[in-house]
Amino acid sequence: MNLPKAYNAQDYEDKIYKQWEASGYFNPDNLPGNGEPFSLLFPPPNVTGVLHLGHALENALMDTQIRYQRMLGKKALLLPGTDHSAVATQARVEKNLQAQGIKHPRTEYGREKLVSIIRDFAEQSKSTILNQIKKLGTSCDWSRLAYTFDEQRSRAVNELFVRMYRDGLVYKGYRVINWSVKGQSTCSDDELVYVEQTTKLYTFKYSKDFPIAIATTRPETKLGDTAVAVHPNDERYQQYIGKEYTINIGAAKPLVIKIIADDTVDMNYGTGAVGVTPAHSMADYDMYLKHPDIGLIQVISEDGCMTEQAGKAYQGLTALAAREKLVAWLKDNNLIIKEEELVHSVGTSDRFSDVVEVIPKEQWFVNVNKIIPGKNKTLKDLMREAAAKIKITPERFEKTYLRWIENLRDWCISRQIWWGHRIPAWYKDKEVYVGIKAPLEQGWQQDEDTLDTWFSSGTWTFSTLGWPKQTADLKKFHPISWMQMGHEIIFFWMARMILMTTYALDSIPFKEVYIHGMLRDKQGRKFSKSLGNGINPLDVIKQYGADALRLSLLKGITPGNDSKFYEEKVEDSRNFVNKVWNVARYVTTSPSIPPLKGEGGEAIADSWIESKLNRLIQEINNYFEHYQYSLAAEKIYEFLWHDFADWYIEITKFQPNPVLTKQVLETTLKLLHPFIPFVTEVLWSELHPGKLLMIETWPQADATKINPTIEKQFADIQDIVTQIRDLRAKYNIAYSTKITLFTKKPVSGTKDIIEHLTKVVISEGSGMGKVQLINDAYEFTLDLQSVIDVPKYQAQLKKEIVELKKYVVSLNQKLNTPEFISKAPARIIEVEQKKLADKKAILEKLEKSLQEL
RNA sequence: GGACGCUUAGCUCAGUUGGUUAGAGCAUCUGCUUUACACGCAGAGGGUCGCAGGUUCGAAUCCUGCAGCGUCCACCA
Repeated sequence: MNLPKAYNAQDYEDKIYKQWEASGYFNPDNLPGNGEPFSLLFPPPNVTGVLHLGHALENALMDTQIRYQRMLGKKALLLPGTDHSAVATQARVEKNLQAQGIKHPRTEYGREKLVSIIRDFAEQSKSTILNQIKKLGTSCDWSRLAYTFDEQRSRAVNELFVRMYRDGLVYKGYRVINWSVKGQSTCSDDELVYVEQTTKLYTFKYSKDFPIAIATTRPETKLGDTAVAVHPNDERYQQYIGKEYTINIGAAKPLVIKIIADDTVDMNYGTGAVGVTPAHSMADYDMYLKHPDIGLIQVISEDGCMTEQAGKAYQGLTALAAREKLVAWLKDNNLIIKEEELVHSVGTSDRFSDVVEVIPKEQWFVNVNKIIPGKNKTLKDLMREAAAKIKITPERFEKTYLRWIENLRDWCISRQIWWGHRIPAWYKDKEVYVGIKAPLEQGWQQDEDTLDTWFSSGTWTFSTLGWPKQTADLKKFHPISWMQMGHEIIFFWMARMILMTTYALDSIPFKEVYIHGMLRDKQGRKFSKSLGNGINPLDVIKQYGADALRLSLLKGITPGNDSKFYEEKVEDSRNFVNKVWNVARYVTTSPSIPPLKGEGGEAIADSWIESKLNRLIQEINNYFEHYQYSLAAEKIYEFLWHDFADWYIEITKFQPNPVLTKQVLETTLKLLHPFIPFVTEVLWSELHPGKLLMIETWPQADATKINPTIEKQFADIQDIVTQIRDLRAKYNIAYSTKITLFTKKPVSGTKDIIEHLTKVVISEGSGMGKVQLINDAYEFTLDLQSVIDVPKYQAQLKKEIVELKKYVVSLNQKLNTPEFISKAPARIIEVEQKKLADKKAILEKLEKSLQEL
């Protein structure tokens, strides 16, 4: 075997990925054996651009999990896919077009042409993304590749829409919705991004005679007020409840304001009274539903300007201009009582980033509070019940999810954009038809609107498996065994999948969810286009390799918590990958080193490494079960580098055991494979030409090999070796300088190890030297006087003695405390007593050492 | 306003059910051309675990309060 000194990932990764693909083992149907199915589903990335490092983290998590499961012998499926992400993609393409000088893409191109431009963009983006996924080494089943907007998924979406419509869960209604003026489309409550803004809060009266003052930050909407709400128990306003007042503040018709009682009003805030504008506030609309007689007046239109109903003086003005004008009028009429600055958050559109207006409009909604026919439960109930059946890691996110359900309103699912699933509803005169396909007769017009992208993503766990057909895949792989996602997507996606699946399949969508944190840059900022701090994973891969990138993303993370990305981390992982490479290179090329005569020392090192290895396997399996990838990776890192390479391999240089060395290497490669699949696979093909590591059997721990006594003995040897090395380093004794170690006690099994690792010569029986090396098991005298600086060493010893004395005193005190003796468990007392005895012995020897010098 | 999270070495973070003198990587310093690896080897220094109380024989770990940072939610008009 002739491997280069340094591992160069670029020389191997593409080749290895092709081998994996060609093997067919990404597809669970081709895996050998009769293992249980294990399914894992890609959160489909948006086809709005390229994958960023956050996606790389997700890929690393998923692929590590699926490779582990595959090696456990399960029928492991990682199903890949992408999301057409309706609004996001259309907004993106429109922005691009506008940058090219196309001011109004929708009017200039028309529906068909614009959709086709978006499609081209999406396809382009999709292929970039799929290529990136391959570069990351993700072992997904490409034969099952899905897209939220492909034929199969569209069928599922339409089918579900129709079913929900027939069950009365999807309805068309006139309600207030969030409206992006810039995007000319609705958006759901969850799509709003709240931005802090300082505005003026005006406290005023509608007229001189009006009995109650109210406050608002948006005076212009007051042209559409129809009521004033007070708390039913508020004594100040009791007398007015139920009364109506006609006022005139400039609207087209004089406003009839009814005083209503509603317990959602906070008596202690402001004047304790709320001006109710049903048409332009979600909360006010809810009150209107409870008091429908107050009516609803729309004063702001879809273009963000005032409507005819707002009155001649205001019609056509932008909301802002109308505000100024109305404030001026109120001032002129001495109706303003107070003006104050107020910081509050305003909802803005996620995709078009303009302030969102609340306006009433006829739209399609999902009713979350209606009893589902035949089930005696609402969608909210189903979503709530599902939480108990799904294991969320970390658990705290379950609470977040449940609270969200409580606040959930009917979900507006229609969008006035063209990129997306067109709503399967047709109109002819006043007739409405909802069905999978258009009616056969002439004259039916399909609804112009498209569905919210999350409506399709919600079907993801089952539409990807062939639903509505009752496929074998659906039977085998649903519910999905494990999913991972970022916490920012819990409401958008996780909640919607639960809603859709519990309704359509009467089942939970997945058994377990792992919530990961957000990846941030070195300074802790989000990665974003506007900051320009984005990093393309491919650039990192090019420089350090996919394995290094993956490992660096997984190390140092804990479930649900954000992590930072920076290059030094990747470098460290790259160094580790190279270490793995060189360990394997050494193990496979070094049998020629002549064995030296040992005294049974090889038995200790061999049993020790076997013990450590089997302990490691146990730990790793435990970590995997608890999704502690970071800890698992760190443990293997530690073992491979600091146990296997630094100690065991160094010992095999004079006490070779080629069979065991190779065995340990192979087991370690298996344990590492889920994390760093490429390099381990390359090495495996060197060890076993023609075989694939990816389907090798995951190591099982042999508990009988775990031997604490041997581990303790070996730790003692390590201790002595380290002490000698420490002295060499402290007193600048070169390794070529031979120093002599005298011992009175037998050092069976350890002599060779100590001699070779420290380049000392061990002589028996004589105590000529002056430096005592002490630990629990061995006692040596080291003749160092010829080579060390004695006063310096004395000073060092004194310092150590002082510190040790302090510790012994405190330990002694603790052990003599009556409470400790009476209350601490016997196990602890025993440990502490032994500790005290050990430390005392060491202290004694150190003092003796000092005297002799 | 509510909820949640974070605060441990210069930096990035671990620390499982409370129990040896709190760990790792990076960075710093010292010494090594030891033929697998300088993407390396051998060492060293560096922390009153955010602050203040409490529970306990024993607290980084459990409880209470406070401070700073962050995230999410919300109908403060």
